[in-house]
This record gives sequence, structure tokens and C-alpha cells, in this order.
Amino acid sequence: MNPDVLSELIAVVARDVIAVREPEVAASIDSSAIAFERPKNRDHGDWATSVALKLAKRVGMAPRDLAAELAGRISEIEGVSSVDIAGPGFLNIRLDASAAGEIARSIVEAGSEFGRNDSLVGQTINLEFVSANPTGPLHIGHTRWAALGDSLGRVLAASGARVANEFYVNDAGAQMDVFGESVLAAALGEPTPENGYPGEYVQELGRIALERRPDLASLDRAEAILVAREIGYETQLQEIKDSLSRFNVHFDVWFSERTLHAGSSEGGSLIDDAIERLRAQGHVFDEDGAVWVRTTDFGDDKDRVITRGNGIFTYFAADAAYYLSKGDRGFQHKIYLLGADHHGYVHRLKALAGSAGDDPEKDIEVLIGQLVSINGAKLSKRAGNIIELNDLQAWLGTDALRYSLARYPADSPLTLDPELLQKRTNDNPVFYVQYAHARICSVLRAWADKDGGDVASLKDVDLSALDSPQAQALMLQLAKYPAMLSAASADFAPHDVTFYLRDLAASYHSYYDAERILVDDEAVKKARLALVAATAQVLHNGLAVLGVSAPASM
RNA sequence: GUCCCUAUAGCUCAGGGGAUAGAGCGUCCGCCUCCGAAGCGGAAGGCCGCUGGUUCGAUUCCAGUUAGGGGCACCA
Repeated sequence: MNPDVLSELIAVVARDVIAVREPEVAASIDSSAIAFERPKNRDHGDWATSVALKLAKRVGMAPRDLAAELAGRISEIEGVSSVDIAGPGFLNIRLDASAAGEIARSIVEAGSEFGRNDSLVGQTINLEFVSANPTGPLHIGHTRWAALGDSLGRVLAASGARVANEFYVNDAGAQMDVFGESVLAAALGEPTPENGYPGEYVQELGRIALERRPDLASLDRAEAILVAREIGYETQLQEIKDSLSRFNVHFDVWFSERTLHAGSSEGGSLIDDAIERLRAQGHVFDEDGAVWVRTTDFGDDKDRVITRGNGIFTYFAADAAYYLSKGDRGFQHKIYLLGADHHGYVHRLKALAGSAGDDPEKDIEVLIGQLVSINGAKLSKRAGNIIELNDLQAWLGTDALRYSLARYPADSPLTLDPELLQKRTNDNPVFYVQYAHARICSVLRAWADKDGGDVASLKDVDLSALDSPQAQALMLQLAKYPAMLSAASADFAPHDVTFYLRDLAASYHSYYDAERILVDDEAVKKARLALVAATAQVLHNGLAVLGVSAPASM
């Protein structure tokens, strides 16, 4: 008996009972409408539902009467041991030990697939995040979006969506030229130009540029800038890719802004095409010699210029072409994960979706991340007094860093405590969870050494011995995993996973303290091993969603 | 001025139209001859910023208000 099945059965029962009185109300009931949940208080049963409270009014019954009728039917469901009515009409449901234990078997069978659900099946999602300018190293803000975005992508994929992680490379525009001038100046031993890029890394890029093109000094200035820019760009982008890869963050698409400026089949650029497509939709107008998009039609506070009076595109033009490109490449849903400094973009991007004929409410989601601060971090002199991803990772480690950055919703500001993250105790949330996993692996190793047992042989054991309160609490926690993942994907909330894992690890530690696993009674031992192996599997799966390792020993 | 975010335990933060509002840290008291004590059990600690509204029921939704953070270009 897993919770999805039970909630579905309760929905069926509710439909049945209510159909007699109010067929229309009955038809509107599905498993999401019955408020099926794990009660906070264990005295309230294994599972609880307030469905009677919610429906009583519409059916014209007293909540407790409706509850009583439902309770009678629910108690007949196979595997349900009791149903109690509490308070104004809550139904508190308890399961047989063996019915509850089935969860352990299904987890061991499903392995790393356990938790996958189909709540987002059919969605094609373009998930854009980080998108740092290729003119310098990634900083602490990028680090947060990298951890969050990558985990979000995995959460969405686990719910059945087809997800592409995408990095938009801003490799066109004036800042690239400034970058080129800075690299060239460094290569030639000149001072950094005014408003140029500071930082030791620019000097490094200059040295690399000179190494590759010793003739740099003899080139025409404009050409030299171009050469320096391209070498710097290529080198810096590669460093960004390497940093992210070390951070266990994966991108499917590296989308170059230059492709938008380059020609399309018709001769004009993709940006020209984009403006014409928006014009065809009726949202573009000319005024004061410039070309505008009427973004105010979609909630923006002012209209936006897309082509300036001097004929040059604004940055918004590239945004428009880029947005359309996502749709053209088959993505119906576009998620943008942006830093707090971009929050003025939200209306603009939504307006873009609307102007393109998409649904601004459904087809585009803009998540604004708040700032990260950290105590005691060293500023990177080489990168011009920012806090670098590379330094953070070397300092704190991928696991601790990714886990703690994924622990909070994107829209809440967060402060990292480096002292805590370096502790190898349960003060440090990632170690608490990893320790639970390592502890289980240790038990399984002891079993394998002594009896030669392996986890695959636990698929057919009798699970009725799992009747202690701690074992049942653990099983219920395990059973919640798929629904938790599905909720996390619906809310774009990878932090749900970290909180779940904390609770699951706590349930396991309590269980471990209450019951010895490797006992003499073979049947009991097998049942407990199945439960414990299932727990390790879910810890492993959950950590994988966060891009964090699940070590077998620590 | 305007728009967005935030306000929950001493600290850092989850949660959410319903039953006694949660976790970690910190404080206090207990638990290893026994599979990893990197652990477990317990205690203390809250007008869920403030005022109204909707509701059978609001800490949760809405409005206002106060406080904090952030954003406003024919920049990129």
C-alpha cells in the first residue's frame, strides 16, 4: 500500500458516497481534492484527511456525519487497519504493518528509479540559469544559481518533464569589446583602460593571448583588440565550463548570443526576424525614430525600445530573439532563473511571451534569486575583489556547498556559515544526511561479510515484522518521497528535497537507535534489512537530485 | 515616487485555510561491555511585525501599515 494508491482509493470512496446525494459534487472529486496528508502528530494515525470537512457544506451534511459514512467505507480497504473520526471531522487512518511495509519492497525493486513520477510528463522545459558574461570567473551569486538551477532541473526531470539546462553566453555587444581592450592592454603591458575589466585574471588572459599570438603588438589596433577578445573569450568560457563541471552542474546547451546577430536564411539576422514576428503579432510600433514593443499591454510599467533611433538594437532585441529561439527549438515552457539585480526584467520577459503569442502565465516562469552572503570569505584578488565559485568550492567542498545553497527557496536571502559547513558533525546538515547513508552501508557491509547477503535478495521478504513505531514512522517517511518530489517540481522548490532528506535521516537515526538490525531471527533480520536498504536507496536518490554524493563510508 | 522580495523560537531558516505552528544551532538533563555516539531521548524557549477584512475557522488568503533588502536607461 503506497500513499498514492490509498489517496486514490479514498477519492473513489468519496465519489461513491457523495454521488448518491450530489452527483455534480462527486464528479469534481479527485485525489488532489481530498487533502490527504501525513499528520504531524503520530496520534492522529498514519495518514489523515480533512475531506469530510471540505465537502460537507457542498453536500449539505454535518462534517462528522459525512466523516462517519466515509470512515465505514475506508476501513474496508485492504491494508487499512483502522479509521478514526477526530475533532470536527478529520479521518485518521492506520495501516497494517505488512501493508505499510510494502513500501520497502517497492523501493528495493525500483532502485534509483524510485521517486520518479509523471506529474510533468509531456512538458518540454527550457531551464536557463547562470548565463554569466564570459568576461570573468563565476562569483558567489552564480554559484547559488548554479546549485539551484541544476537541482531544479533534476527535480523537474524526475517528475517526467523533458528538461534542457541552458546557458546563455553574452558574447556580443559593447562589454565584449571592453573586455577585448582590457585583455589586449594586459598583453601589451599597458595599464587597464578606463572602465575596463580589473583583476589579475585579465593579466593571465593577456599572457595567454600573447603566447598564442606573439605578433599582437604589430597588428593594427582594431584587429589586435579583436584577436585579444577572441582568445580571452574562448579561454574564459572554457574556465567557466570547467568550474561548473567540477561543481557537478551540467548544461545541455551553451547558447551563443552571436548566433542571434548572425544571418538567418532570409538574409537578415535572427533579431530582425524576431522584430518582424512581433510586429506581425501587432505589438510593435515606431515612435521618435525608434522601434518599440508595447510591453505595457502585458503589465510592464513602460514600453520598451527594441531598435534605437540610431538603428542599433537594444539588449532587449536580443532577448526577444532569444525567447523566440527557445520556442522554435521546441520548448513550450521557458524558465529563467535570474539574479535579484534583474528583477526589473520580469515584466519585460512576460511581455515578450505575450507579444510572441504565448501565454505569459503558463509558458514562461521567471524566478528571481536573492543574494547570498557569506561570513569570512576571502575576496578573489585575481578576479577583482569578487568571491569566486572556484575558491568557495575548494574551501567548502562541492557537497556542503551545493546542499546548503539548495536548502533555501530562491527568493529568500541566505547567509552561508563557512565554519559550520566545514564541520563534520550534525551541525552540518549535509553530513547528517550523508552519515545516515554511510551508517546504513556499514550495516549492509557487516551483513554481507558475515552472511554473504545482498540487497537484491530482499525483494521477497515478509515485511510484517516491521511493526515498531520507529519502523512505521520510517516507512511512512519513505512513502512520502514521490509525492514530495512531485510537489517540489510543481513549486520549483528543490529546497523541499533538503528538508525531506533531513527528516528521513532523522527517522532513520531514531529507528537505528530503537532496533538492532542484525538479529539472530532470520525473518526479522531480513525485514529490517529490507527497510534499511530502502532507506539508503531513497537517501541516495534524494541526494542525487541535489547533485550531492551519497558516500558508503565517511 | 514606483515595482519586486522579505518579516515565524536567542540565532539561521522551513511550513501552511483547520487538530498541540516545526527543524538545526545555542542552553539544560539523560543514553555507548551492543550493527558507525558524525547518533538518540527529554526539557526550556513563540501575540507567526502591526491593524483591519474574507471565512464555521487566518500564523497561512486580501487590503492597509511599519521595518529591512533589491530594481528603475534609446546601458550591457
